[in-house]
Amino acid sequence: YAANDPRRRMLLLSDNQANALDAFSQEGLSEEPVQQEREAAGSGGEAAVGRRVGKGKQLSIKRNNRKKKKKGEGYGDPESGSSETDSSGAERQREHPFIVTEPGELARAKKNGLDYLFHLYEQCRQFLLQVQALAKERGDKCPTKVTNQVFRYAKKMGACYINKPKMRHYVHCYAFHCLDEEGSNALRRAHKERGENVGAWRQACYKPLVAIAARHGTWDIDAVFNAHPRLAIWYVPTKLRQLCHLARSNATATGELQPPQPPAIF
Amino acid sequence: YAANDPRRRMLLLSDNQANALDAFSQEGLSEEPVQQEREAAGSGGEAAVGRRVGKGKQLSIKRNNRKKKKKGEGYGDPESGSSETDSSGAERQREHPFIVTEPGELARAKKNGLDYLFHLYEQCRQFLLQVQALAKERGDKCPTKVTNQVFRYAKKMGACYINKPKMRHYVHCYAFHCLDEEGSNALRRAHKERGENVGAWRQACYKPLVAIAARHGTWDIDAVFNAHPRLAIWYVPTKLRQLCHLARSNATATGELQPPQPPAIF
DNA sequence: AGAAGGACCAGTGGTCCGTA
DNA sequence: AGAAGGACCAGTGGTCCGTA
Repeated sequence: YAANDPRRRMLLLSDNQANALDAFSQEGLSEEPVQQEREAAGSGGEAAVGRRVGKGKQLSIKRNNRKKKKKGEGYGDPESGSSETDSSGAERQREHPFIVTEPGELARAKKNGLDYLFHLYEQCRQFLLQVQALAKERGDKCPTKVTNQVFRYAKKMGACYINKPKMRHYVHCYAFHCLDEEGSNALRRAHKERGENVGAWRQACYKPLVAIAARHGTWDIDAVFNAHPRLAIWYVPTKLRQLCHLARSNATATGELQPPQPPAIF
Repeated sequence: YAANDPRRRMLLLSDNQANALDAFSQEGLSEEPVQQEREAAGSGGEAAVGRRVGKGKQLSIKRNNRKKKKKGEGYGDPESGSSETDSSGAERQREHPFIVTEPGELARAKKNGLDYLFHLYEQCRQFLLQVQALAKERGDKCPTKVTNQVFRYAKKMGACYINKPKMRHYVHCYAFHCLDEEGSNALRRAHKERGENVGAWRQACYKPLVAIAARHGTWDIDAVFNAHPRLAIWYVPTKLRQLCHLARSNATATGELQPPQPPAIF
C-alpha cells in the first residue's frame, strides 16, 4: 500500500523505474457497419465556448462501439478496502481523485492534493527533458512540447499515474500557479474554505488567466505561455484560448484598450 | 497558354485568385482485403541514411492498391503540343520539370528555373502569414510552420502548382540559398556548366549545409534553421538532419571540435 | 454526482510509388 | 531515366464518454 501512495512517490521519484510492464495489446479495430446521423448539436462539453464543434465538419457521429468491459480477472469485491498490495497481475488501481487543498496541505486518505497535481507537471517536464536529450543524442527530431511521445516515455519509465487526458484537463490550473502563485494560493484557500469540489476550483482558474492575458497586451494567451519557461512546453487549452478571444472581442467592442489593471490577487 | 506560364505567375501573384475550383471529391477509401508481408528491406529511398526505415516498427507493407488510372476524360492525344488552353474541364497539366539555371536565367520552354523554385518558397511564406493572420483574428491555434493547413489554403487560393511533396523535396536547396546565397549561386553555375540534372544539383546541396551546421556549433541544423526568419517556418528534412548527425559522430570520433573553417564558397 | 483515463477520431507529417 | 505530385500510413492532438 505504501508503494502505491502518491505522496510517497512525490518524494521518491526514483521508484518510477519499478514496474515498466505496460505493453498494451494492439486490439484490431472493429468494423463500422452503422453510422448514425445527428445534427451538430455538440454535447456541450469542454470545448464549447460558443463556436463550432468538430471544426465545422459533418460530424457524423460514429462514437458507438467503445470498450464495453474488460474486468473479468476474478478478484471478488473490488471495493475491499486495503487490499491494494498489488501482489500479482491485478487491475491497475485508478488514481485517487483530487481535492482542493491549500498550499502545503496533505490530502486525507484516498485523495490527492493540488501540490501533488502541480508536481505531476514538473515530472512531465523532467520526462520531456529526458526525451529531448535522447533525441538530440540520436539525431532525431526534438520535441519542444509535452507530446504523446513524452507521455509514452513517462509510462515506460513506470509513471503510470501520468496520462494525457488528466494533464490536459488541468493545464490552465497549473498555468495560473506558474504565472501568479499568490493568486493561485488565494484561490485555493478560498475554495477550500467554501468547501467547493475540484471541478469548481478548476473552472474558477480560467478567469484570472484571461485577466493576465489581457494585461499582457492583446489577450494573446499563447504569448503568455511561451514567455514562461515552464509553461511554454504545454499546449494552450482550447477553451482558455477561446475565452481570451471572447474577452478581447468584448473589450474591443466596448472600446476598452488594455485597461491598466493592478496585479490583483483575484 | 500565357496564363499557365509559371514565369508569368511569378510576376503576377494576384492572378492566384483566378481558378479556385479545387474541390477534391472525397472518394471513399477502398477496403484492404489482401495484406502482403515483406521483410523490412526498405526501398532505399530518400530517408535512408543508414538508419531504420519506418521507425523500426513491423512495416507490414500494405502499399498496394494505389490509384490506378483516372484519365478517361476522352480528349484524344494528351501530347498534342500547344493545346494547353484549358478551355474546359481538362486534366490539370503537371508542372514543367525544373532544370538547373544560373541566377537570373529564365528556363527554356517547358522547363522551370531555380529562381522560380525559390520563389515558390516565398509564396508559401506569404500564404503562411495569411493563415496566421486569419487564425489570430479568429482566436484559433496559430501555425508557426508551413503545415498541411497552409498547403490547403494555397490550393484554395488558386496556387495549384504548390504542393507538399514538391516543397519538402527541395527545402534544403532553399535553405542553402537562404544561408549562403553566394555559395548557392556558385553551385548552380557549376552544375549548369557541367550539364548536371536537377537531381544531381539537389543532392549536392546537402554537403555545404552540413558544413554550415558544423560551423554553427554542434551540427545542430534545427538551430540553424530556427535562427533564420525565412527558414524557421520550414521543417528540417529528415535526411539533412541525419547527415548532420552522422557528420557530428564522425567528427567527435576523430577528435575534431568545431574546426574554425573560413566561410568558404563551397 | 463528481472525477480519472482508455480509447477514439479527424486531420498531420512524412514520403512512396504509380504516373507522365 | 528523371521528375512531379496524388495518395497513403503511422503516429498526433484533442477530448469524449463508458467506467469506478
